[in-house]
Amino acid sequence: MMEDNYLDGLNIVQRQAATHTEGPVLVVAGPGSGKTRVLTYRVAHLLEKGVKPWEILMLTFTNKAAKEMKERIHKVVGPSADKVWAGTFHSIFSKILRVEAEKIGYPSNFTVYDTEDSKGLLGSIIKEMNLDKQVYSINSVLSRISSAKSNIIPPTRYAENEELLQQDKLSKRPLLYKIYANYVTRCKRAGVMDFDDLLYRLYELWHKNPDGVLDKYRAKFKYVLVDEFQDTNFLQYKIVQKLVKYEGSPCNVCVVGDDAQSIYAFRGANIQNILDFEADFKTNGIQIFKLEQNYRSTDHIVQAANELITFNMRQIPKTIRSEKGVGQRIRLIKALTDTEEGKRVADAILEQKNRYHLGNKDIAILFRTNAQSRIFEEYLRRYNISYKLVGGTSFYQRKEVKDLIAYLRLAVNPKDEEALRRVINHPKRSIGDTSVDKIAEIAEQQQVTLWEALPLANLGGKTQSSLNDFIRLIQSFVKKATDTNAYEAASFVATESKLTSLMKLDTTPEGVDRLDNLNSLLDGIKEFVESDLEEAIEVNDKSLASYLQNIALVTSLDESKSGDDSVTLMSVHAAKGLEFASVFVVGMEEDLFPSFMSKDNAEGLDEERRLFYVAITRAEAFLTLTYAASRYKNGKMRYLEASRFLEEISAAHYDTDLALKSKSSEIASNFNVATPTRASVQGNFKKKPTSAVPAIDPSTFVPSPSDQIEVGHKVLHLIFGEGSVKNIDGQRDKRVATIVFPHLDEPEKRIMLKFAKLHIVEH
DNA sequence: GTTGGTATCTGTGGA
DNA sequence: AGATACCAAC
Repeated sequence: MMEDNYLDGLNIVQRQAATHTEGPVLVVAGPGSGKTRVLTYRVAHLLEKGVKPWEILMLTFTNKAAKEMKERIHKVVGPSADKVWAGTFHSIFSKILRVEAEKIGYPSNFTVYDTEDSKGLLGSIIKEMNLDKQVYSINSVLSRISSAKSNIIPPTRYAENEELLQQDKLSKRPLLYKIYANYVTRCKRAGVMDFDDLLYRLYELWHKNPDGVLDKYRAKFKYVLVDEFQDTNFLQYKIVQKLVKYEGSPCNVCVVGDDAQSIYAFRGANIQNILDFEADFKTNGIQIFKLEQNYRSTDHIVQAANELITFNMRQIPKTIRSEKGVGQRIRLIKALTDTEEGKRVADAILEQKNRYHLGNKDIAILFRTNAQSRIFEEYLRRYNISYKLVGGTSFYQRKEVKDLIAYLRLAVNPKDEEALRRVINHPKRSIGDTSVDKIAEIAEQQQVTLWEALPLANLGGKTQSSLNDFIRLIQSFVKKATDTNAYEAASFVATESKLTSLMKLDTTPEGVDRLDNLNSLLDGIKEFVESDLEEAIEVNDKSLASYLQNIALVTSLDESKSGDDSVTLMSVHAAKGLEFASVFVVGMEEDLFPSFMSKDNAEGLDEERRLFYVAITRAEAFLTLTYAASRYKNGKMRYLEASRFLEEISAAHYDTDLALKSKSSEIASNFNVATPTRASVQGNFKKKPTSAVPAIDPSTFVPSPSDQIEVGHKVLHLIFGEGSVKNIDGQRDKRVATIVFPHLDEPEKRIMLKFAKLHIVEH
């Protein structure tokens, strides 16, 4: 065997986690602890043991992660790696549903709605129900529906659930349950699944188990692995459970996650899953492995992250240790404006490149919101530093691309209402809103789709003949899509829809760009048709339907090409799982990071803190945090305070020049400044900010030695004010105190005594 | 129905 | 700042 060979690179715990293949396994893996290695070698080990690749199911959160994992397994075991079922929850389930959809009343060529489509449909429904769109805002309705699906509550049960109905009444949206029911009916009638449906309908399929379909998949997937388990929602967890937990099951399921890196609660992810997993599989002999050794970052970074996360309430206790020595301290840059922030970051990048011989690809700029990228792009361009922007608007989300795709979607499934609405009057053919409204009304009366209502419409005159032309046009597309391959069909659609000729009329630079994009889309389809790279788990189907399925779940993250030497610009969310020698986390300001949206509740704030934790733990050697005192927002200059998170890392980890001399007073004073603007803008529904505690003058504050602090002491904290020590756990310099600050919204804080600045008021 | 103008509002993350 | 909403004139 070559086992010793490929397992050599693992430490003891990693090796145990990788080779303990039978029965349920939970791997709690801190940042940089070799989680991906463990998963890779675990799969390699299974294959070495003779498990067939198609018996292994590995679920990840991004296509990128899945692809990377496959490539790494390939390196160890060769081409059999390609036949492992590895992909995102959404893409794997979508593949299964293509095969099984008819068992639950969907066509096998169902359309996938993206968020924009879902919002469009909800907009129509709200309008048709004559509801106030201010009150029934699409975003809140959609998130409500999404969360119902993620918690496996179908419309019928929603309508009977007193608690949910009460919540909707309180938020002045008592009819939400009806919108939900309508939305689900309309999706199903149109042969459409939204992102949540890809999970929900698979659950439904397995739950109803027609023709023993569940047993088929239980028998097929003998080993199940889930990456980033902390980001799964209830529904995803239940699906995994359906697959592996049943009478007589070997429960060969391995989940890997880090509660401290859970950053998708906004999408319904539930950290509780990771805690429940342990309880749920206790009787099946669950094994838990904790990877606490950090191989990525130097000690100041690791310790700063450790300190930061103790400010959160719930967590699995673990101590991450660095392997790489003390390293550099964190550098803090305060700029006066957002523009200056951009310049100083570009300056610092130049300096680091010269001083430490870093390549562009070793450097990343991470921000909380994608909108922040522009200034950095400008300065990097000006300094001639090559960069790549990851995320943002995907190619497939550009207007002109979506337009053609809408026609293609119609060609495959003319019942697709959102696609129909998008193109029925584009290019202009005099079928305007009033006509569409009339057709929609007929559709509603007859309980049919828009497409089926088209021939029933009686619009008269020019509009009617133009409508008839449109119907014939789409029918010809449908025929083409069934008769020919994706490329032939798409070329036909592009010309016959007149989209190309319309675009050729626009000779502005932007117009030329748009035409280019359209042609790249067609090139992409051609490539799809001509590619022989038959992926193991895919049928070699070159139809338009197959192409659309392929691109439905492609995100902007998947499009960035690697290999070139560029500075990476991306959101913190997008950076999860990645690492860079030097990381700049920019925009460290209150209301930006933490985001103002998340500040009114403790969970939201904790999630932002975990997000910041993810951000700083991306750095291997150099970490720079920047903030600006003012920046433009909605066309207006706004003044900002430094982020509270900066204070939650002790001064010991900041660069001495900047930190010890000026930092503590500078940041602390930023904290306690009154902010009348924020209070008055948001005062009507936000609680008072937690930072509104009695101000303490940092220059006269004298911390007591940490080893003198004991349970029962009354202490003074620079930021939190007065509190009493409730409990202390850990030994010596790892002691963590639970301190109650009664005047705070979240009175209980866990503070690492080694770094805390606490003054004993009373023994 | 279309076009082109002005007023108004919005305010994260991403499969 | 940028998108969307709304309105008046063709």
